[in-house]
Amino acid sequence: MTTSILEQIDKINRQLTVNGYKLTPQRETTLMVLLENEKDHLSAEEVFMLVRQKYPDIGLATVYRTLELLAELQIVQKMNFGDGVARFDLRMEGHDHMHHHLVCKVCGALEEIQEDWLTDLEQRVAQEYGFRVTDHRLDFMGVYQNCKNNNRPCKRTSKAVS
Amino acid sequence: MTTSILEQIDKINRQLTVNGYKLTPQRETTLMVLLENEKDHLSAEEVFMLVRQKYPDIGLATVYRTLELLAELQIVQKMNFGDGVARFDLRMEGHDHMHHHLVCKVCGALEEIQEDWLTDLEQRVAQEYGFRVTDHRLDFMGVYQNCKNNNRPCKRTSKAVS
DNA sequence: GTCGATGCAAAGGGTTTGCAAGACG
DNA sequence: CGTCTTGCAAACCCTTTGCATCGAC
Repeated sequence: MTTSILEQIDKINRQLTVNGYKLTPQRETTLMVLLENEKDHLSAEEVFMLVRQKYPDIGLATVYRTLELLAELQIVQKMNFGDGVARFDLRMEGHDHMHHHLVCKVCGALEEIQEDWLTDLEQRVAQEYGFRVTDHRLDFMGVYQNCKNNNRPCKRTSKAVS
Repeated sequence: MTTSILEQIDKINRQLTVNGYKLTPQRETTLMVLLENEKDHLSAEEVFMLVRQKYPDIGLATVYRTLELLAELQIVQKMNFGDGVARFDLRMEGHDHMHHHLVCKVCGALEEIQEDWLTDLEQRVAQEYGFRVTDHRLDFMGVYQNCKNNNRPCKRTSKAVS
């Protein structure tokens, strides 16, 4: 938010260059889509369809390869909500390690909690289990109390389990 | 622990009957395998191979259908650690809602934490987000401090991401 | 030119489904 | 018989890969 999309693309461009990769038009367009849909947990196919609106000749494989590359460089995070497709999120501005999810079992809405509630537990894991945490995942499944009223966004109906 | 395998199968049998399903030999054998490998997070293929040792004529599709049925009845929990396969856990004796995971990125070991650390956070979710939690998922990714010494079990090497 | 990146189509791997046959009341 | 269940094979879906081509230094 404090940095513009162009600045962010520029920063990622440097990350790519440092690692010996190029920012091709296809990759740039993919990044634009990811930046414009931050926190939307797009699937590869969804990213593909959005990218194709801006760059019609792109191939699905390129999108997959780009997303895999960005995940390797920790620029995007690959996630799995159990609905059979991988989903991808930008990890800009350091809020990589600190968001959790609420998944409504009735309407399928998926909300993000933009806080890190787990620092205490991670210390506990380190002490009690000798395990140094580098990342975590916390999802709550349940129902919005006012879900039937539909005054919460319903992005998709997933068959997600766990 | 306090109940024998046969008692548990009997209990599940009743759950099946109530819902109009039968406990066929194939289903019973699948349940035996799941009970004998509780907390092992078996994949469908792994369950299949273990069941076939006891019941060689079973088909893979039957195992898939059985696991899906058991998941529907909340007898097993379907999980996904991002390695491309669904994994299944018995949910007996009420410890369904209270286990978390440690996933070692080096050796791939997967350990369970048999406590529920999230009751406080679930209250917070209810109050701050109007969201009634029915289930949750908490995984920590990281490294065992003594992992290189291999004195922790290493069940599998997964390409799990998040 | 060289080497990485791309598009296409084919292959891959896990899971689901259609269908005829079987089990059992 | 009727209904649920099974095994097999084919279909399905998402994802990856092989390969010839393209593009930028």
